[in-house]
Amino acid sequence: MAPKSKDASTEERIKEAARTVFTQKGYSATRTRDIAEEAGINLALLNYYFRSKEKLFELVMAEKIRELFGVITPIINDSKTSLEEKVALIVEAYITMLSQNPGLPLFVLSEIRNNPEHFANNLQVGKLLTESYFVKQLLEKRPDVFPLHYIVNILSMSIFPFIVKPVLESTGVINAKQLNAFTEERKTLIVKWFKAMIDS
Amino acid sequence: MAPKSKDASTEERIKEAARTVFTQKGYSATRTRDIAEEAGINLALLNYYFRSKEKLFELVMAEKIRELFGVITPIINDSKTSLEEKVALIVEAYITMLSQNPGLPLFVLSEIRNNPEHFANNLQVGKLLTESYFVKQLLEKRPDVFPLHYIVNILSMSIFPFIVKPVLESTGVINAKQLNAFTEERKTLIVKWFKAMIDS
DNA sequence: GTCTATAACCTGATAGAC
DNA sequence: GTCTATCAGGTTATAGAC
Repeated sequence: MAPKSKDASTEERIKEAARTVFTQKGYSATRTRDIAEEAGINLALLNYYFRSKEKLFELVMAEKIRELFGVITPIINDSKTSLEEKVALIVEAYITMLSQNPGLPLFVLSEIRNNPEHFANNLQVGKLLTESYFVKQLLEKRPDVFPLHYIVNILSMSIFPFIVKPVLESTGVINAKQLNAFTEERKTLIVKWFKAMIDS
Repeated sequence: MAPKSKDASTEERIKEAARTVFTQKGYSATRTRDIAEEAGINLALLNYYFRSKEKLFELVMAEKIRELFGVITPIINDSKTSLEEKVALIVEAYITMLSQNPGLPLFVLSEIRNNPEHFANNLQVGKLLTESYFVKQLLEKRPDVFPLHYIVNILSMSIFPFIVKPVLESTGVINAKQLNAFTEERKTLIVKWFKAMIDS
């Protein structure tokens, strides 16, 4: 990702720290001093490299949006895979990715809520949800059901456990390790459930 | 809710404004000036009635947590309703309530993420997810599946559309009115899907 | 109870030495 | 490139007049 020298350059250290802190606390609750401390550098260096808190945030945010929505993009418009194959691929991709980055959905969704207009340019995501090959296949199978229902179901069943992770953990229902096993198990279950759903 | 005089007292006006602004922007992004303006009162009155921003927030937050989790409490431990009846009641209750308060889940979940330890006392919620009558019924029907899977499915399919509402709207996939019809339609669909799931 | 004015503090950003 | 010191602006909270 960094075509720089050998190890983590100062610039990359700051960016990485920003990823961590922003994702954990959100834009407003994050102080530039938090990022500087996390990166182990001086506060002034943040502005030297990135000009402002907002500029650094936008960099991280754009990256996180690509991470979150980029997962389905290549899968959903593939004309060579079947409906069920797509579902299996989407579920596998999301759960694997979110296991490494559990805070991602809550972060992105919160920030979009706080600043919807700033995100409005990304209407390419909308097209995927209304005009993709996946939608066409859903309609062929079930012309009587609005396809967004199934898309929401697949995404919700895959992503929701990570969104409520803080609740599950702080209430002692499940710990981080158990949650990992739990979501791993869901990879096959959701595909099975989807089949049952779409045939019902 | 307010056993006060006739109309909205100043105290209640401030609390109501706090509900609105905190829910919309979260704790950190909210300035006490925003609340004062929304309430149409002077900034100093906020501190006169509630001492501090944090104190006011805790009041609102406790209320919102009760709103969000209180929905299932009476349903989930009722020994007189069947499994499927419970599912129908949960879905109905959540979708109806969230249609009136769409920002609630994202708000509560974000704030819990930002401050998990502060929320740790609410482990009563955990008991509902692991020891309720509902869990017992799920286990009777499907002893081979970890019951939390089904609970997550029902909650996710009901709540997730409201969590991604800002995305659906800002990408032009669906507008507020359409989302309402969409979630309304899901009330019966989710129950149907649940039956298919648990029998598969 | 409600307001104005201001204190006390915090945060983002920069100047300037090294 | 990196640091220390500090400024400028904004935010919470309070003092004190009415």
